[in-house]
Amino acid sequence: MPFAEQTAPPTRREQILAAAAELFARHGFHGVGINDIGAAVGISGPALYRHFRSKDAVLGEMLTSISELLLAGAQSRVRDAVDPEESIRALIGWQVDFALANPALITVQERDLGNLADADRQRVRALQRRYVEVWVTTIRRSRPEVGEPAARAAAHALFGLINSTPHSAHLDRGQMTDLLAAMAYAAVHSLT
Amino acid sequence: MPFAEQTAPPTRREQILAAAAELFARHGFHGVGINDIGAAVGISGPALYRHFRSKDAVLGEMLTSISELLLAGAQSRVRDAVDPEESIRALIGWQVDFALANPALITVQERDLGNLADADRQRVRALQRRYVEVWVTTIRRSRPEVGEPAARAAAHALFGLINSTPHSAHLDRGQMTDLLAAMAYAAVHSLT
DNA sequence: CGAGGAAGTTAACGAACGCTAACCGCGGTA
DNA sequence: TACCGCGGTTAGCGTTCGTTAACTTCCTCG
Repeated sequence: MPFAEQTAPPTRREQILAAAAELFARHGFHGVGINDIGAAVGISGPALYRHFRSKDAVLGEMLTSISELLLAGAQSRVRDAVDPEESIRALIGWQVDFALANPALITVQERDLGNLADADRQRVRALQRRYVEVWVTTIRRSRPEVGEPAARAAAHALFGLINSTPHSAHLDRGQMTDLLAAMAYAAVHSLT
Repeated sequence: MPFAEQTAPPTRREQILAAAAELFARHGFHGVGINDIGAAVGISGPALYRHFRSKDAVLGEMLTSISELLLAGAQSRVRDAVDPEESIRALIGWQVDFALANPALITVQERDLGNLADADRQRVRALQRRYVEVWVTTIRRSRPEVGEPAARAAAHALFGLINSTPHSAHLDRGQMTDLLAAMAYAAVHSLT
């Protein structure tokens, strides 16, 4: 098949990041050793330092890249929407898809943000602030009577709702997508 | 004043549990040392072992007691409700009040469950299962057309929504209570 | 008044962990 | 062919951490 898109095999860095995400999600950053991460990708211990400057750097790259990805996705979806209502639906859909596709990353992001090195934490916090801002302005565009603090609190509540994914795998993915999106959409429309 | 209800001063154990909850919430179980906990209550280091068998025991008692408290509160509120609809409102109110009153405990429970000693983890898991079950049966009583797996997923989503509290302190408590309850209630009613 | 236990202290041990050092095999290129 | 850098290994270092030991202080009760 001449034109088959052959997806490039994952580089070692990517393998390590994926394995570390899974481990961090299960045991927490401080609960996982460098040896555990190495073992999870078939190398052992300090070989990790051929690919990352430190253990903190693994977490740093993990969280910055997902924050950037989330923000970029949100911005592009809002840009493509034709009215505020569709923007909200698009944002919800984006967050739901992302959370269902990357439960480990979602878990780590909200659990181990405090374990980032200072510089990384500032970067991630800034990206997250901008992500929240996209939601807040979108919500307020569609419901101008909602105050900004309320919109911000509502956005966080929606993240909590949608990111609850890792704690429940009882439905298949399609049904879960529909259920979370419907609940989130209804919750937004409850705002006064 | 003869009949003044003098609230008993907190015992050392309680002080330690409260301080540890705050620290665990901020830095994670493994990110907090025995010395940090001691310092937070004005004693230093190993004095902790006069009150707890181990550091794990601190987390264990913390999470079992809140799980029991949550379950008992939910059961009593459902018992006092006259119809399924009111039961749901009561459960939502209970969880919202609890989350707003104990943000640190909420954070620790969903973050450090995996760091419990095996026996404690089993106990806490069992209590949490029963708590979820109260929600699931209540939801299904009020909306019989919702399947059990969907109800379970919805319950987890509602917990995520309501427990988002620690991540946003932008509203005063009364407004936050109303906002979360309204969003949760609307989300439940979106279930098919 | 004297004994004893509850609650605290500091010192020290042993294990685990992050990281570095020193060394090795191998594939590609001058 | 000789070389060199990339990615891996094991050994070991320094630190931190949970826990125990040994000792002190003080309040209470017989």
